[in-house]
Amino acid sequence: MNIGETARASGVSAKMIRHYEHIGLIRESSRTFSGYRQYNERDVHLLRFIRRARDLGFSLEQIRQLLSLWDDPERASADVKHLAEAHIADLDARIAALSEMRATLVALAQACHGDHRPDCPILQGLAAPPDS
Amino acid sequence: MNIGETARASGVSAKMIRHYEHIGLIRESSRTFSGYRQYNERDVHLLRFIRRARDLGFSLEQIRQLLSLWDDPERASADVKHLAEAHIADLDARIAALSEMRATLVALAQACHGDHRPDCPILQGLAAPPDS
DNA sequence: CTTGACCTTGCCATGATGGCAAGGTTTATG
DNA sequence: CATAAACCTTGCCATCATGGCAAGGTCAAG
Repeated sequence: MNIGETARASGVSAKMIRHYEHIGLIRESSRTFSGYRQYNERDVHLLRFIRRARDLGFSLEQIRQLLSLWDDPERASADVKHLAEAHIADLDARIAALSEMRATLVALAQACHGDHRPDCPILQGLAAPPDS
Repeated sequence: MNIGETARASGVSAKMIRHYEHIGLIRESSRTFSGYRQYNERDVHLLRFIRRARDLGFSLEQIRQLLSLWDDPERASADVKHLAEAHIADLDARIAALSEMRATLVALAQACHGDHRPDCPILQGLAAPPDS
């Protein structure tokens, strides 16, 4: 299987497959005589794993850890759970930060009448120190 | 006022002040004979505005627009409100995306007993197509 | 044999920020 | 005054994950 087909099958772009190989996230693939990378179903499976982890917001470094756990049939499920929980905490922090921004912005926007008049509490709120 | 003091007063690092100047977000400052950038209170005010907008998650390009609205005493408050509301929608989308990741991950983590046993639904969930 | 679809490598760009290096300036201190 | 510390300058590199483009090689179908 060439890289293009592999990309379509896994949902990871050819560009990214090469990149993952380059940074050592996946092993170097075998090559045809003329240098084309060759993949099999197991590779597609692995790439799908990576793709799903990316979709869940794991960084490539975290995925590197997940993969080493995935590869290790002896590892404790607690190890994986710890990684997942750390990532959940990370997501929580990001969600909280965005929610706070949102709340501030909504409050400013509500105070703005939003008509033809130039007077605007949003810009004033940005110009003055936040009260909270 | 030198750039270091300006940075401390505005909460924008000296590095970023130079960067904002470089990309044309702020005007080039005056310089001393020996080339040191010089700032005044108005510059600090402007930088604080930028800082707060960054804290609210506006991109530098959006801030560029905000600044041109800020500079224009004739503009309608509706213009500002539109920008703010578009950004709120953007925040909403990001919050929703992160929340979805979180929910999926929490479900996987809950199914994982997290003990010494190697069996782990988290890795299985990543390896198999998501059901949702 | 030509054309088009595919592959290769490698460099550049994104966005916002930090770091470092090599060098010039200013200020404070001995 | 001399020197050191603290500051400034520019410029390049790095981050993180990804896309784009270019120049060239390969393969399959017509």
